[in-house]
Amino acid sequence: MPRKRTLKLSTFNVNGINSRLPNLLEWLEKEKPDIVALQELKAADQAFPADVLEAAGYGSIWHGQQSWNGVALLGRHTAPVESGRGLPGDATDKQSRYIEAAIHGIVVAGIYSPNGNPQPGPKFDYKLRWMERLAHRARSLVDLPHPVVVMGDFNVIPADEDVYDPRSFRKDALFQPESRRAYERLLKQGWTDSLRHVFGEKRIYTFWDYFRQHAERDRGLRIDHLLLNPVLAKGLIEAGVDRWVRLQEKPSDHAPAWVRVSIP
DNA sequence: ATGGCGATCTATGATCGA
Repeated sequence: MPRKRTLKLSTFNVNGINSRLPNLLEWLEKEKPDIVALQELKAADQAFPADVLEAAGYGSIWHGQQSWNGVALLGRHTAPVESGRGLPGDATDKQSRYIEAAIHGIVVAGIYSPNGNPQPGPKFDYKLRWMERLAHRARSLVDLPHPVVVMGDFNVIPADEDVYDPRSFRKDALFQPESRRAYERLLKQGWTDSLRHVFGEKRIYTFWDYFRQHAERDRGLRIDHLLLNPVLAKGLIEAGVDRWVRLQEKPSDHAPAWVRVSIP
C-alpha cells in the first residue's frame, strides 16, 4: 500500500499582519499548517514581513495595499508558484483581494471578499459584482483534474445557523439574500463547503467581534470558508477552527479555519 | 436604534471593518 500524505490547509484573516505578527508566528509554530491563506494584511507590498515568515519556515507570495485589504499565500518549507493576482473581470478594480498559486501540488485561490456595508449602496453593489467575478474565476477552476481550494474571508453568512443572532443581522450586507444566493451559486458549481460538510448540524464560527466579550461567550459568525473541488473533496479527512487563537492577547477578530486532506 | 472595540493614517479625530 502506498502511504498517502496529508496536508493541513488553513485560512486566517489577520486584521493587520504587522500588528498581528507575534500572534501569527505562535499559531504557525503550534499548528504547523502546510498551506495558508492570509487576508486583511493592511500593509503595502514593501511592508510585508516575508523575511520573518521565511525564518519561521514559510515561503510566501503577497498582494499588499496600504491601509486596507491585502492577501497572501504561505507554503510550509516551500515557495508558492504564483498563477495570478487581482481578481479578473474589472481592470479598474485596484483592491487587493485575490491571489492564486500552486503549493504542495494544490491549486490555491486566496480571497478576501468585500464587506459590502452599508447596504444598499455602492459598497454593496461592489460586493455583489465582485462575487460574480469570483464565480466566473471559480467556474474555470472547479473541474480541473488537479486538487483545488478556494479559501478565505467570503464575508457571507451562508445560513441562519451560521450567526449567533440572525435577527440582529437582518440588515447586514453579510446576511442579505443577494449575498447568500451568490455564495449558494458558487457552491452549485460543485464546491464542497468543508466546515459545513464536516460539522453537519453543529454550529461552528470563525469570527467574533470585539464587543461585549463575544469571543469568550462564543457569539460569532461563520464567514471564513474553505471550498474544495471534487478532486480535493475526495481526500477531506477533518476540518476545524483554531479558536484558541481568538482568545489570545491582542487577537484578530477572526480565528484560523482549516481542513486536513489526503493527497494520493 | 445605537454603540460597543481595534487598526490605520488623514493622526490627537476620521474612517473602516463585520
